[in-house]
Order: sequence, then C-alpha cells, then structure tokens
Amino acid sequence: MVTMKKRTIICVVGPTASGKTDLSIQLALRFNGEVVSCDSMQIYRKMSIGTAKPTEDEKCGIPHHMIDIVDPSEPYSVAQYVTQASSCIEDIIARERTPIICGGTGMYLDALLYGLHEVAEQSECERKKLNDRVKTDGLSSLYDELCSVDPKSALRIDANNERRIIRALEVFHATGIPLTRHHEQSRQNPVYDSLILGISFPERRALYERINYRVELMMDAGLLDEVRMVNNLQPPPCYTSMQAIGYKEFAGVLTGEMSIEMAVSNIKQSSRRLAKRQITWFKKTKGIHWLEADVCNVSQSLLEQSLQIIKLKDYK
RNA sequence: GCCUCUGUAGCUCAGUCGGUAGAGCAGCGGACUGAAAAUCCGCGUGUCGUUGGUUCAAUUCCGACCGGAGGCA
Repeated sequence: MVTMKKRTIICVVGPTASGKTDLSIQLALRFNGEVVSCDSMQIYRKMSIGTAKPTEDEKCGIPHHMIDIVDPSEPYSVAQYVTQASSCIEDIIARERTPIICGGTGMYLDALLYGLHEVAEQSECERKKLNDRVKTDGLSSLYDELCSVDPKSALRIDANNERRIIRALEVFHATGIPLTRHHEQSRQNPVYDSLILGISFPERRALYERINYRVELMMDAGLLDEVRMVNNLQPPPCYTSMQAIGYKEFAGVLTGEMSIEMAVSNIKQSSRRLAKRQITWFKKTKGIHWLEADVCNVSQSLLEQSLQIIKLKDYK
C-alpha cells in the first residue's frame, strides 16, 4: 500500500473555451508549477488543433503532462488516467514543484481527487457480449437483469441509458458484487488536498461567443487537414478518440455527405452543449472557488482573482 | 398599379369546420464512479402581423392597413 504524500495541488476547471489553459500556465509561472492536463481528449497524439492543446509558444516553457500520451487508435479510460496522472503528480511534488491540474473532464478530476472504486479491470470480451445482447434481446432485457441483480443501480440508472446499464452489469458479472456496493466503499477520503479554481461566465452568451470564435480559429489553423490525417489512422469509431468534437462532425465531410459549413456549425453546437454539461458537472463539485470571467479582459482578470484566492487561503 | 400566396414559440412550420394552440430544431435545467468531448433524463404562454367588423365568443370568418414571396402589366 502506497501512502500518498498530501500536499495542496491547484486545479483549474471550467467549461470548454473558458480560458483554463491560459490561466494554468500563468499560475505555473508564478508558483514554480507544472501543468497536468485533465482532459479526456488532449491525451491523444495528433489530435492537437481540435482539442485545443496549448502550442509550444503558449506553454511558455512550462512542462505539460498527460498530453499526447496515447494514439487515437488505442482505447483509454478514467482508470488509466488516474494511475498515470497520479504518478505525474507524485513526481512533480517529489521535485518540489507545484502540480497544476487543468482541464474540463469532470469525471477524470473527481476520480483523480477522490479515487475510483476498486474493480478488476474491465474485460473487452464481457463488454462485447453485453453489447451483442442489446442487439439480440434488446436493452430492456439487460435492464431487467440489472433490476434483479442490482436494484439500487437500476434505480439510479435510466432504463434507456445503454452505456451505464452495460457498465453496471459488467461490474456485477466480473465481481459478483453490485456496482453500488463498490461505490459505498470508495471515495471515503480525498487523495489530495486541493485548491480548485473554477471559471464561470455570468453571461452564458459570452462563453458561447468564445466557443464559436475558437472553432473559427481552429478552422484557420487547419482542423480539416488534421481530421483527415487522424481519420487515415482508422481508429475504430467506438474508441474514445473518435467521440471528440470536431473529428466526428467532419467524418461526413470526408465522405462528401456534408458541407463544411454545416459541419462547422455542428461543431459549434456540440461544443456549446458540452460546455453546458461541464457547467452542470462542476456546479455540484464541492469546494470550487469560482472566478468570474470578465468579458473585456478574461485572462488578466482571472489571474488576479486567482491570486487573491490563493493569498486568502495562505497557500505558499 | 393589379392579381395570387403568405404572416402562429428564437428558427422552420402544423393546427383550430369560431370556444385563446403544438411538433421538430434551437435554448434551458438535471444525472453521471474503469467508453465521459460519451451516454441519458426533464422543461413549451406565444400581443397566433396591426386594426376595425360580424358574433355570447375571433388566432380562425369578412374588410382595411402594414411586412414578406411570386405573377401580370
């Protein structure tokens, strides 16, 4: 059993295009920090423009971790993220620098800060069996099984939510223990002491404008070519990388079924919806210190608010 | 100038044989423990273009006006 050394780490969270990357780099420059990305898509190599990774210039020499660590044609999961990111954090702390977690993937952050329940690794084979059963017997048959085997999970999961029903059954089949029981035994204590800074936009429209504008910038930067290149690697469509916004919308453009204009507008819309879900997630995350994005000078204003909070918390 | 069609939710449009209206999309709210940029759930009051008339009652029928589209001169 490894004992984690507790030490405060800084986290920067918020919806897509809210200015997290910039703020985390500014903080890293001031607090002898290194950035650990908490983004389920920036982990993929070659997917740079569409996932809005910071460029070398933007990094200002700050080391970034958990970016470009997997190929788009490899599967990935929260569990791998927690293992790898934790070791990055330990390493950064060992070198007496400050880990700055930055990203918008709420589930990854929760798992990192509070741990996951311990379950044997998920088996591809079991999942495939369950996926096939949906096709042959229908989802309701799986849901019925869940009701009898793990009624508590069945209560929490909607009867139409295929992914979560499959996951719950998968866990039960693998361990003989209902998922809810695993949950009860996990997340007792936080793994790290953390100071979480959340970026919020009092005017939702201002965020949406930033999102729309950033998509245009991505187009100028050559998003379409990047998608074409990643597509040539032919990752299975079910893989996480192919769920990334931008890449999936352009699939139709590559086959000639959709106009670029249409795809771009779909990308903007998907991004807005993503932002909405991220906002919902972080709203319920405990302990976030909220910063308000001031529309005229987002970057400077966020930094000032952050420094204020960090000072109040007497950090460092 | 005349004729025809048209004006209903942010958008596209249904509909009411006269009893104040509903879909899709957008939007909003929520859930989330090994696929999470995923997956799923919930939410529909709007001067029915304006203004007169007929009527117990008009978004619906009639007239005028205003806006839009098309046609004929």
